[in-house]
Amino acid sequence: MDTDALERRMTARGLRRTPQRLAVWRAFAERPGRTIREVVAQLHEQGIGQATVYRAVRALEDAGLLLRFAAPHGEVRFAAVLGHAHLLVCERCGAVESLEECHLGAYEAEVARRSDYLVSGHTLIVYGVCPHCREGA
Amino acid sequence: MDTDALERRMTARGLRRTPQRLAVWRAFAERPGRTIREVVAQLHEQGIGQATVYRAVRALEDAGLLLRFAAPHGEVRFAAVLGHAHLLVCERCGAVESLEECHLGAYEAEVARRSDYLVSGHTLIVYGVCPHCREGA
DNA sequence: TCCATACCTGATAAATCTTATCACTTGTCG
DNA sequence: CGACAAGTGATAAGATTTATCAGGTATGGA
Repeated sequence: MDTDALERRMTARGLRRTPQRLAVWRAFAERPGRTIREVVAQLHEQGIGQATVYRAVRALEDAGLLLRFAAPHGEVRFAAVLGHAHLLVCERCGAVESLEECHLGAYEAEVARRSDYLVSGHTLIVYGVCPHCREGA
Repeated sequence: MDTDALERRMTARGLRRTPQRLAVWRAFAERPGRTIREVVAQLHEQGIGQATVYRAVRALEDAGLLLRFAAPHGEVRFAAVLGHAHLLVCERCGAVESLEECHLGAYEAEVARRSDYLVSGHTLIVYGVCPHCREGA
């Protein structure tokens, strides 16, 4: 993923570009759909404290660089994003892919009109079974 | 909300219709977007133990009767649903409304074709600021 | 480049949230 | 109406998340 865009976004939000934060973001970018705990365990071996991971996740999430979502079975997972994103999640193995197209502009406008909300965005997660898990079944 | 449909779904899934579970579901139906802790506190006054609330939430979620989602600021919240549902969430006050229309059938089919996933469903959450909070600002 | 400063980090403790255990109760089905 | 598996409440145990604080470091300006 594009680390330049990431760093630009971070400075734009007044966040320092520390190696710890970049490592956290990269951990979720390399393998989307991991839990915080998994990343805490991985980065702890690299000398990054757990509190730092939790703080980084919060900061990156607030900046719109991480997307938090509730996977099947209730686990909270994250995916690295650069702004808007749709996700495709495998219910079996937890694999996460990014969907680029978004046809919801008109729908958002309709929702805004009918609800009188000031709509700011949306999160769309599509669930299914990935090709690999389909074979295995 | 329709308690009949709820009970039919519960028995269809092999879940017993206990008063505790109905109370949990109703708590999230009356005011969508609450956290588990909030409901634990409310129902504890009615003599329902916290472990029961956690167990009920898991059972109802597995049965597709509760939707778990990550609200802004990372809090995990729930809404009572009867199958498919889209949510409209206020970023300020946390109010949650249900959106009935769904125009994503064609999109799902397209995603399935392109990704080779067996698509089973989706979750859509629209964020914004509700009319009440807009006035207050 | 170097400094000053506000922001960030790591370690630990504390607080919070979630699950396990167990004796007892209650829906469900024949 | 029973029998029995499933569910419940209280408590303890376990897991996750946040607070604290002393020290480190990225950043912007001289």
